[in-house]
Amino acid sequence: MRQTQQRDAIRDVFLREDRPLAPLEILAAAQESVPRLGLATVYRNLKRLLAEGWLTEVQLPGEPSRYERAGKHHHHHFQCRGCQRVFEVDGCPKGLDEHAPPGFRVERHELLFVGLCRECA
Amino acid sequence: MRQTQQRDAIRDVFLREDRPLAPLEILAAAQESVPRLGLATVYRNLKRLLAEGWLTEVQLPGEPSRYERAGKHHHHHFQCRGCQRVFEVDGCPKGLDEHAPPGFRVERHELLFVGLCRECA
DNA sequence: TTGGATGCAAACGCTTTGCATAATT
DNA sequence: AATTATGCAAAGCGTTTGCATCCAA
Repeated sequence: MRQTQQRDAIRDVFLREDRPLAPLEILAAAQESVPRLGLATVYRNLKRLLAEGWLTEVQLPGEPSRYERAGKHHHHHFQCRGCQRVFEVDGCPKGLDEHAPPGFRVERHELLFVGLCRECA
Repeated sequence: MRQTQQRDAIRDVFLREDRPLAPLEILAAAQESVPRLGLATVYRNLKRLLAEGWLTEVQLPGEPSRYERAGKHHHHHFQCRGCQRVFEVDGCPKGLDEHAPPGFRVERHELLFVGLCRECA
């Protein structure tokens, strides 16, 4: 059993599921190929994959952080209050940043929709 | 010592400071008038003031919840990465909710600007 | 053999809860 | 007297860390 198996298993989870994932989701999915995988290892590898720029942290208000593959174009998120899943929302309204008060420098913005996804609606 | 003193002290903190406050900030400020105040009491009263509609929860990504007085208009927030303060941003771009995927029902949205405020810029 | 990665358990920060006591009605 | 609120401590939850062990070069 190679030691890199854990990291590969964790990366594979993201290659299979293309949505922001919570640590416990990642643990459960990766344990299907590496049963003895521990939660601490998940966190340590998440941290490393973040530092490498392979992952992006998705921080939703009032929820533990989720993680998704980096390198996508600018997008936002939709959180379903039925199934708790988080979906990507492509695109972004134009002129959003101009709503900030004058004199304030907007470096980035985050937009979150909350409601019911297609299946839960 | 009346038992309502704690709740009054907590409410007074919000009447004095007009910005989203974190539980520990509230505890520290309220302890100036009620030194024996406990953190659990702060949380219990926050919960009750929320249920009464007197407070609103402000959930910023990656941070513990803050609380502010309710009854304001729909607004969003600007978080300064310099001074860490959070500001209110009035108004809201039109047609925002139409960016959600078809079939998804948007119930609410949250918009957060991150950058530098006028003083820090 | 040396350094890095892992699993487990303990520690941590924030929030909630159990419980005996005290304030309110 | 009955109900509700309080303080304290303990428990929960998500995350991090200490440490002995295991893998890789």
